[in-house]
Amino acid sequence: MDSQLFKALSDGTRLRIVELLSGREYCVRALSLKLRLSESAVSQHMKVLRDVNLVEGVSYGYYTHYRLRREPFEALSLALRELATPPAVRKDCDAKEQVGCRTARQA
Amino acid sequence: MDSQLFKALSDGTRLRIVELLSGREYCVRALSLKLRLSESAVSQHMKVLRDVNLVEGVSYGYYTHYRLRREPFEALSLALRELATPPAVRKDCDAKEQVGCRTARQA
DNA sequence: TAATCAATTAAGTATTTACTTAATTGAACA
DNA sequence: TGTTCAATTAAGTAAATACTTAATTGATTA
Repeated sequence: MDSQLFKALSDGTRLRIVELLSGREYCVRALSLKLRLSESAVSQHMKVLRDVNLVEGVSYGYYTHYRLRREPFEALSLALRELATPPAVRKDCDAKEQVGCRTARQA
Repeated sequence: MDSQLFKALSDGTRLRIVELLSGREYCVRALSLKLRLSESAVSQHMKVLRDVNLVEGVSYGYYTHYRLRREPFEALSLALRELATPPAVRKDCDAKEQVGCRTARQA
């Protein structure tokens, strides 16, 4: 799994941006007003989100409308669902190896 | 949505720990050997993961077996699935408000 | 009780991050 | 062509992060 995706979502401001974009498109200026943050700060956040392909910008004249890319969220959701699922019981599941301690109590 | 969860998963080492724990339990020492990292470093990572309730430690004597808590991963998976789903078309979805630009082109 | 062992905490450090203001880029239009 | 506007990039900074080694805690056992 890619920690870069989590890193992009690990900032409160960026997460708010993502939540806003999940509802509709926004340009940088609109986001900066909503978030009471400089356009520069928003622009830098958008770069982070763009770089990991969570959003894409569509240019109209000198505006850029940012929109959420749904696929990576879907993929991440599935990967986390996988993590949430306990593995099938394995034959090689010796407790010593499992826990790695010399005097491991059986779990 | 809570950015703290993403922050806890945003570090490559911690993500590896979580992936390991998704398969079986480990004690700190076993993880430190697997990851070729000091026990101290691992312990500090475990604290981060514990603090956001992604793992729990069970003590046996002076060992602590760490295990993944499945629920928060399931919950996060569902929240991301929600994000991945486009909102129903809204009546209040005026493009000017939508995008926030003075001369917004209709999306 | 003293020695042992896993785990945590303390202290220090190099790197990364999230912002700011100022300067730059690039398209639109009077 | 020159002005205007959105967006990005540059430069600087305070705070957070991920590690290290050393010291401490707390339970086990000789």
